Amino acid sequence: MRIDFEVTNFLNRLDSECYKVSRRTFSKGQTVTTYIEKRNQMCILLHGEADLIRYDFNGNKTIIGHLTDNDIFGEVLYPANTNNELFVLAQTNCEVLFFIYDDILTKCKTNCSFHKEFYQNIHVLIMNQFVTLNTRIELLTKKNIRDKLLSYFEILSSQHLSKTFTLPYSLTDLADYLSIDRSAMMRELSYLKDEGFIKKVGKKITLLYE
Amino acid sequence: MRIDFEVTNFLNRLDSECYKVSRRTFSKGQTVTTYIEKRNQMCILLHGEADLIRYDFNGNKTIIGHLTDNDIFGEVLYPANTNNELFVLAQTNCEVLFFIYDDILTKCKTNCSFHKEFYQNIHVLIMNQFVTLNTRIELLTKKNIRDKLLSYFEILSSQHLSKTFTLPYSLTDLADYLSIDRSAMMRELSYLKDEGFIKKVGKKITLLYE
DNA sequence: ATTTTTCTGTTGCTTTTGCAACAAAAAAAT
DNA sequence: ATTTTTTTGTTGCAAAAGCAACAGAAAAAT
Repeated sequence: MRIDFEVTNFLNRLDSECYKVSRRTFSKGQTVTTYIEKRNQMCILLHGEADLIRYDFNGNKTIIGHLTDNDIFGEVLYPANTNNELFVLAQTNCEVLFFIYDDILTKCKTNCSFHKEFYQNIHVLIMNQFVTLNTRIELLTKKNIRDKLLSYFEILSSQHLSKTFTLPYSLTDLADYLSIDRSAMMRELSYLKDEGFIKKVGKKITLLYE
Repeated sequence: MRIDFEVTNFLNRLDSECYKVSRRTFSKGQTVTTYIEKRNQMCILLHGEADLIRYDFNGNKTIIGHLTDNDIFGEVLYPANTNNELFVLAQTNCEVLFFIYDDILTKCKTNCSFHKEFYQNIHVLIMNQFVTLNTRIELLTKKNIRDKLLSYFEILSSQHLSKTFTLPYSLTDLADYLSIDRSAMMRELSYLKDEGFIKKVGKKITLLYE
């Protein structure tokens, strides 16, 4: 279960003298790259939306992921090939926190209060990110579209403690998230409606079984 | 890129008085469950193989993952539904390290040298686990079997710095890892051979393009 | 050394999925 | 308020993938 945590709760304490953790804003369309050393660099997307893009050496572009609030990213967290490079492109205005994971245990020059609190809380975000990734893997490994949808609906239903819930993003994005063709997904949704498994009004879904 | 790290290098320093980190062995067929509190508990499979199994409330069993050396697991890292439970079942003899992530920053009673060294090194494992998960996601999101295979081969080729490499596990397991039907995968492998993209002798693959 | 089990490789058939294309609805931008 | 863009919903068709079943090879167990 995802634990709620707002890193922004204590972000105001981030001391400008703290050289271990830095915070930057990006506007829509900008590339979120790092001006500091990339060794073990981790980034947290505090808020906003960004796409993770892979360019291979032929210039082919692939969107390999979509990042939203509290997602953790950084080059060291992804498989690196010799012949391609990762980019993170802001889709909306974004605020990003950069830090070197190795450094969070060491005190910053000024021993600022933010820094201390930050590394005492960072593992909540890390564990949430594991949940996020493991959840997606579990859904992606389902053999067919129906199972992907129903498994995903189960998770949402569990989270909302209700058989009725609203999809957190557009159907187009849902198809991307589950890595299926949108029209095939729409077709499967109608089948699920027709066969009485679900009720669907726009993005509001109700599970009708059990 | 995955950073090599052997947690076992300093495991011999694990003090039996250290109550923050514990280490247990399991024999084939045993259930790796935790006798200690599950709050934020993380586990590292030091060596061995284990399956991650989900039982829903009807008793249906699904293998949702396979764990190998240095994999990090634990209930809090997976999506929890109200009506199912996770099990980790040892497939071979296993050695597992248990700890509470929140606790690794606090000193253990005896201030043992292992404990100190452990939390200074744990983030290497954590980052490797992110690479592992993100790699799998990137492969699973490919739209067809051919792309899954070729992308996976690219990664192996990059890791080995060679167009020729040996698959690290059986073809049956590879199909599971990529979440595709084994026979469909075998068929696609023959197509790739016939069309001159790869050379394949048993588990030894050579990429023939570029 | 022999038996048993697991893994590999292959194929025919069926089902599922992706692709392309389009219209209507909704949302966003001007 | 009107235009433009994005999203939703649907369908026919073709391609891809899953399923089932089997035989031989290889590995593991006895």
